[in-house]
Amino acid sequence: MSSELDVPPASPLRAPLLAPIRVPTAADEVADRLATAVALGAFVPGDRLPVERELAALLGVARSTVREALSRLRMAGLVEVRRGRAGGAYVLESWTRDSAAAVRRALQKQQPHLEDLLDLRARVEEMVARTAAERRTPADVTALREALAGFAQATEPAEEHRLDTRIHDLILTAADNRQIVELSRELLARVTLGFPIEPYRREVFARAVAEHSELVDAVIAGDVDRAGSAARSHFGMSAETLRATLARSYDLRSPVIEEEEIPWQS
Amino acid sequence: MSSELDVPPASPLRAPLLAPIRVPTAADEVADRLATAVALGAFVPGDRLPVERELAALLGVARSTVREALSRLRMAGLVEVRRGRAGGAYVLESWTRDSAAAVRRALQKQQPHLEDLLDLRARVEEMVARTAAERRTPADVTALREALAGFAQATEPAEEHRLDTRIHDLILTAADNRQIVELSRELLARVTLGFPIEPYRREVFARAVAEHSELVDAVIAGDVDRAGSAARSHFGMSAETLRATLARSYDLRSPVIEEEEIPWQS
DNA sequence: AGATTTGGTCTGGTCAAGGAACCTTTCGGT
DNA sequence: ACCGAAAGGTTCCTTGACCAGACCAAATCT
Repeated sequence: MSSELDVPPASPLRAPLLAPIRVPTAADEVADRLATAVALGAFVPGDRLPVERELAALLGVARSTVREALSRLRMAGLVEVRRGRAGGAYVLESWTRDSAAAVRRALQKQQPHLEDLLDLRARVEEMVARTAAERRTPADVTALREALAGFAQATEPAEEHRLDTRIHDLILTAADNRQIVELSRELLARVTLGFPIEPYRREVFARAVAEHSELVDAVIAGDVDRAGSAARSHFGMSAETLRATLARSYDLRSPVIEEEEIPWQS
Repeated sequence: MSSELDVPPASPLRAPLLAPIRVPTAADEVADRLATAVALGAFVPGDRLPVERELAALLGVARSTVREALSRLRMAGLVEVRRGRAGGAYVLESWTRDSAAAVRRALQKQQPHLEDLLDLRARVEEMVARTAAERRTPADVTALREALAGFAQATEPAEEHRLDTRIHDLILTAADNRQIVELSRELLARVTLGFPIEPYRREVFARAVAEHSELVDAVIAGDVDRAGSAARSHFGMSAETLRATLARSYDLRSPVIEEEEIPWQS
């Protein structure tokens, strides 16, 4: 017999490190990248992704792999694939709304970690703001002032969103650390993918302007603490919006369907 | 319509998302996990890793894959593999010193990102400390007091290291967020893997005790700002040690050998 | 109408990984 | 001193993902 126990009390430090390994396939990675690109707004609704052959070349994989990934995005309701000369994968105008089912499925997986994830993101944003306030250069200051002025005067929702993104990008840039940029991007993508982007609503906009202004001012002034708390309260707003989306999606919840997996994530 | 230009000037947001994909193999992942486990101190020099068949079962991979990974660890000088009844992969007593060559090779890859990585880690540690100060429970406080008392009285280097790790774990626990725990662990591993753990040196110990004390006190007191700055300055010490190791390894640097890869990574 | 672009399909080849059986070495106990 | 158990070492076969390329079919632009 195999004696009694080999790794009996499953050391708390070792256990998580010896957990089963999941090996992502190339198709997983591609689907993830593309979904992330859409979530981050690199491709907005109506945009066409690069054609399959080009994606394959850019990503360094075979076309069959790209096709596999695109097929998942299609099934997840993120893109629509058209054939023929002007064909390709087009980001759906309505992916923020039509993918409710996908959202619910994603939620059932992510939900236990969701609050932790939102909390982490809030704290990372705080950290980013503090760092930016510490390091901003005159060039950063100039760019931030410009972007903020533009944001306050924006009229189109698309323009608002673009400048919102721009402001956050500038603050990230001011933090002057590639690793921080990557971390922030990844968290944004993870949060956004769980919850399709909520379009700006009117009542939210005024508050967004005020909060952006406070945040940018603090960063410009180099006031670390103020920048940090501004970032946290600003992100609090986003988190609230997401929680509201979550609550709404629960109302629609059908008897928990145990489907295999989220379509575009292995 | 999409009109004239599609993706001509390589949009700054899109470009990084469409960069070539690297698909890690299962053996990569296993080697990484095991190296991480050693780096984090889950297995200290002299320990034996679980036997191959058990590792395969725990990690959910084939034994051949485990063997491939172990072979890389062996070549990297991290473990020694013994055969026969009491055989297995034993963590080398001297992996912190003997793997100088591996270190140098690792450095040549990581160096451009190194400063950013150290900076990020310092800031994440600050964030963790602030969060812990905000959320610590009475149970956390009790455990921290105990661990700190033990640390101050430690005599064996191994004991010091164990309690050091324990204090950091307790602070992480107090932050009460799994996502934060994962982030912190990953950063610790990434930093540590590039630079084998530097054994405590005498002159450093007194300072470590003082700094730990300050950090723990601040967390217990719930003083967010003080906890944050204590964490930052404490990590500054570790960072300095690492930089010193780095500088020393540069002295030994031979004419840059363009070897394929780090043995235990890809 | 015809050429071109672009998705859709099929085929064959490669390689990592899984899975299982079997050999060899070493240690511990009777 | 032996024998058996517990390890690592080796081999062989199968499977599935991926790559590479050729070719088909549809849509659109000129």
